[in-house]
Amino acid sequence: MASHKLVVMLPIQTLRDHAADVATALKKRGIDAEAMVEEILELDEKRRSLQAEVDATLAEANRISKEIGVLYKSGKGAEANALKEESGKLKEKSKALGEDLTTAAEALQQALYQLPNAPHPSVPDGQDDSDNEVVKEVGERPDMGKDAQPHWELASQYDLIDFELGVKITGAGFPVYKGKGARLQRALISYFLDYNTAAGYQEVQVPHLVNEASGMGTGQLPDKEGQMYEITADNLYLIPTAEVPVTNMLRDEILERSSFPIKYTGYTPCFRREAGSYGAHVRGLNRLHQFDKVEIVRVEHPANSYAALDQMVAHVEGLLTALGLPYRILRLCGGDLGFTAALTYDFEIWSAGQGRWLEVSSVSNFEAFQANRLKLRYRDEDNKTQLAHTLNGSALALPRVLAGLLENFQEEDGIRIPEVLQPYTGFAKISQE
RNA sequence: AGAGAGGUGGCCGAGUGGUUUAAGGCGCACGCCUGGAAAGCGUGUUUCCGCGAGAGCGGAUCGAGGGUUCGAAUCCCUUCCUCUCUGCCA
Repeated sequence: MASHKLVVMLPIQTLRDHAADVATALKKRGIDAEAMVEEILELDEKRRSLQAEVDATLAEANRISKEIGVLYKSGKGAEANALKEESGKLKEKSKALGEDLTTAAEALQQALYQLPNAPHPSVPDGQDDSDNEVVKEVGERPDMGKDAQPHWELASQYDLIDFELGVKITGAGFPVYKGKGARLQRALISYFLDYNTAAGYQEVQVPHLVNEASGMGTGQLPDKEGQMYEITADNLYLIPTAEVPVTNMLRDEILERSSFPIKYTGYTPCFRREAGSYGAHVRGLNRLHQFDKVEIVRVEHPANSYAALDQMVAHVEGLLTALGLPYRILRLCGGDLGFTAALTYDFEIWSAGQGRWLEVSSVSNFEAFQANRLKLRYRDEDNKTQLAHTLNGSALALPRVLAGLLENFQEEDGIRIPEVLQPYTGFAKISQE
């Protein structure tokens, strides 16, 4: 009752030490951060002074209790009873103070929950995705003229994916992959995992259902509850990304410095309700309720997390280059940046059949934001516990890569398979049987 | 799903109302000893919060939450989880 563990977004210590910097950084998100930060610091101050009062009261009560024990043992019952009265008063006082403390701590917690991660200095200003900064564009966009088909036409023509069948079995957004379509998808998963493990990421297979604590840990709960499928009978959630189970492997852990860097890769299906998103841009594989993804996750010493982010960006570039897909990298602007991220790079591939870019990967540094919720720490040089930094990225999300392959490599007589995939597919071309 | 057992520090494991300030062991760290090591001896070793420049002091913490009591790891209630047996099953 006397000490309140804060489950917060940004670590409170960061706010105490760098209030002005945090407020300035948060302006990029278009929120009035100065007032919020100021309110938080006031609430923090209030909580701390109440904490000190409660502690002092309890210390006195503890002292008296011990004295009573001693008095009873030496048969001085009368004196003991007198002290009991005093102790009763202290108990009342500490109870009242404790309630105030709980109120103050909860108010602080609520305020902290509203506060998103502070954007990295390199995050550009901006309102929405139209303000994202194009960092680079690589590869030639194939010019196919009017003959270019969107992937859903190709998928139907070559009998690779059956969207209607998925509707029958489950509903919209749950496609059935068939024949070479299924094989191509499996080939991509295997290729991605091999590529990732070759770069030192340890392959893991994790549960596809997670409990509430895990959802809280990586930040999907409580804010984005409506985006996850929930198994109410067992109070579990279907994962929206492997990030949740993989990062939560290290929840409540205190790492030794020698354990860095920690690098995991895992393939999982991902389930997203995508409530409220319908329209032309969700056609075919563009947006699904269930899709496959291979994820990379890193846990780093804070001093190394941005170097790690750069490595992850280069890693994903390597995958797209090997596949021969034209891509571009975006640095997300303040308005488009996710709640938990400090810096995010999105990867988009060119979709020749639709004439637009499709996001296939998102690589982020969350700094200490997730670690703070996860209680994921390490011991520093002075043996003190510090929050680690967490990062993750898609390497890669399957459906849009599949769409890109079909659309960009469509030819007169079929669809050409990139060389790196051929050992996995067992065929070099998808053509009319 | 039914029946039973159990959740204690980094790990193992004592502990059914007051020197438990959580015994003891293992591990780890440092020191003594040694030519060096092992053994031995000594000291330290949960985490979180508050105060403090620091040493340190105080509070909380025995799965979680409530209750009884001057005082709870220990008693009561609720809840979560794990294990064993039975049942079911890839």
